Amino acid sequence: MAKTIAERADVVPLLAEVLREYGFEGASLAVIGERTGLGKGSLYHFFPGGKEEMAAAVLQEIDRWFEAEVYRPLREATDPRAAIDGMIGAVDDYFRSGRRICLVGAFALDNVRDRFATAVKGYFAEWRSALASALKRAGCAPDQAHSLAEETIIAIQGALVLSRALDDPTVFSRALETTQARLAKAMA
Amino acid sequence: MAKTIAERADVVPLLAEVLREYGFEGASLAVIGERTGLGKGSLYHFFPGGKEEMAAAVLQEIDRWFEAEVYRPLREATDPRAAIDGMIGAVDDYFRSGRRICLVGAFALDNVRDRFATAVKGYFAEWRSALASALKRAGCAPDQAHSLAEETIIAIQGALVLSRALDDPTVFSRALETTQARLAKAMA
DNA sequence: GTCTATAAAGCGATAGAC
DNA sequence: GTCTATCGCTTTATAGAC
Repeated sequence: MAKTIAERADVVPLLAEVLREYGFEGASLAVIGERTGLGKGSLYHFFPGGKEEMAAAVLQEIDRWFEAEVYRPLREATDPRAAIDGMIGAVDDYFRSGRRICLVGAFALDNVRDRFATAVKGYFAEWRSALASALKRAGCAPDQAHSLAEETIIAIQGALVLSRALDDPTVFSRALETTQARLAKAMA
Repeated sequence: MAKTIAERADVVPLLAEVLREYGFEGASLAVIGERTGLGKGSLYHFFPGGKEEMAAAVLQEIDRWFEAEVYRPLREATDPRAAIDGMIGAVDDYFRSGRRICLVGAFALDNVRDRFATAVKGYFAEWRSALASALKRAGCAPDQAHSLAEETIIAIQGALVLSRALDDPTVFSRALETTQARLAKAMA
């Protein structure tokens, strides 16, 4: 039903991109209006809580996407090795091979972390737990699975930081390859 | 000569802490004045360029510290293995075992990255290069030294992100141990 | 549902007294 | 060198016309 030009769900991905580029404080309503093509009136109609609600909606959408595309496959796939390979591919696509930052990671280092602490914590905790689950089913010892899952997420986040700091996406690609090799070796 | 209460050099560490806690945009002059105990007049006397100059001074001080305590020892130490162990200890102290974030890494993910691109890039490029130099002198093949240095910095930065996201400093401590073990193994 | 106009507060930065 | 007062601008958020 296209009774209106824009729907809230259409706006959220645009908001996500603006937040990634400008950060929470840098993304002013002026910039948001420009990039979404919506006036302040429309924005507050969709998000009565203002910027805070916009960011919360973005975090929820990110969580929904990772749950469907990454966490659930890791937890439930009959072939955990394939699920882990799938995760690497999904991560490579999602972060545009290092050209796109992780909004949740950026929030974690920002002073807005406290405001979105639950969402930030949940994102990483679920990821680590789902990856550890897949590793265990692939034959890893529980201890090793947990520490390897943690190490993997650390490598991805660190690679996003360093890629962007050096303005060199090959850093991310290399890190993802190294990580994949380490996971494969642990499942051998 | 204590002819004045405050000197510019005394203010910079306070500024660094405020920037780490609030981020560049979040650290308003009101907050900075509160935390340094200086009025706007004094701040602009020391830093005529305003917030931008304050942040630049902080980045320069960080670079100076890492150059003296981390990069130079890595490059010049007669015992590269000891220098690498020293780096791990210095990093653990500097980042307060995961309770303190890396301002340069936070800047890299922030939209202020472009404004301080040279300093941000230099910080990580020098670190990687110095660590690779030490690894080579410790017996690593040049290729392996470079990729291992990169991997190490990625692990440190990623661990800072994840530690803060999960509000769990033990993540950082574990990552530092894992990294140290990997470095030791490569030099064996 | 979308817009413009506007309010109220906070921002970085400056001026000038001391 | 440090302060207070203030400027001019931008911010988030609201109100109300359409």
